[in-house]
Amino acid sequence: MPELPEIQTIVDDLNAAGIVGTTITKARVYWPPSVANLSPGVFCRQIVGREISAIRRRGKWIVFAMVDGGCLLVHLRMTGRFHLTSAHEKRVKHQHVILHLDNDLQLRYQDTRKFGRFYLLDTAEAILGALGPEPLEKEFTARALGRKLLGKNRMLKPLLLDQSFIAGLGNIYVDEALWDAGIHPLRKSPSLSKSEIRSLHRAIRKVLRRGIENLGTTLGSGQTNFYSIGRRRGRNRDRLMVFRKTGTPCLRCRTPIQRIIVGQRSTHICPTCQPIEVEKKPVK
DNA sequence: GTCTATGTTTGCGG
DNA sequence: TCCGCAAACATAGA
Repeated sequence: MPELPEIQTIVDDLNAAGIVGTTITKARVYWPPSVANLSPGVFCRQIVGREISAIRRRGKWIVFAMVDGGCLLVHLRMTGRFHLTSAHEKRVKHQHVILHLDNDLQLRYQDTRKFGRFYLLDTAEAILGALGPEPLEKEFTARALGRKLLGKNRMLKPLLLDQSFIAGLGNIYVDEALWDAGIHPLRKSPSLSKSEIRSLHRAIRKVLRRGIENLGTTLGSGQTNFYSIGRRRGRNRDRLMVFRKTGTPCLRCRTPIQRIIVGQRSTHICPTCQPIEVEKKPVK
């Protein structure tokens, strides 16, 4: 569910909520597997008394940096969410971790499908160091992307979903970026021309920036949809061009959008704008 | 009620 | 190295 723009929205909202500078006074874990690297008891004992110094994003990870140098890493996977509540609100369904803060608020982790994970660590390096580049940073140039594409021989879609290749893209924004660039998801990574690489680079940054501007993509209205802090919905669904738009006319050429399966993932394309075969020049 | 699909990631086997 | 498959789990929609 949440990809780079959704995680960025949550991090921005957490920062705006003023929880940086607060200290954790108590912690409770109601679904032990939510904490991946420690038992609930050890996790609670180790996190109590620690002050949050910063909240940031790396790929799809939320990083709570602590004043003492350690950090709490959280990955929301499919359906993880954070809420800030007052101290006495009743715990609702699927709230698996509650952190009590010294400003009388509680940071509550809710996760319907229970795939999300917390890691309380001395250093984030082991996890964050395995991630590929941040697509919105200035070091991520078209040239750098091109070099990486040449170093692999893989289908584009699964490669762009690979967090060690590039960090933060998921199913929605990969489909959107490939449509924007006019490139078929089954194309092999080293087959792209210079201009296709430039288009893809531009498209990735464009769809991610637009997602952030619109506060993320909320597709439907159920338990399993993206909401930021305070149950706020993102409005980027209105800006999607292909994702879950099967059968609707392509906004560029009116060809109906198709849904195919690529690397076991549902994938949405315009078969006209994203040809699988590069047009052969007639030999004269 | 039953069946299928699902936005993420990991690990296994070919 | 790369790919397909299964699993973690609950819900939505047909």
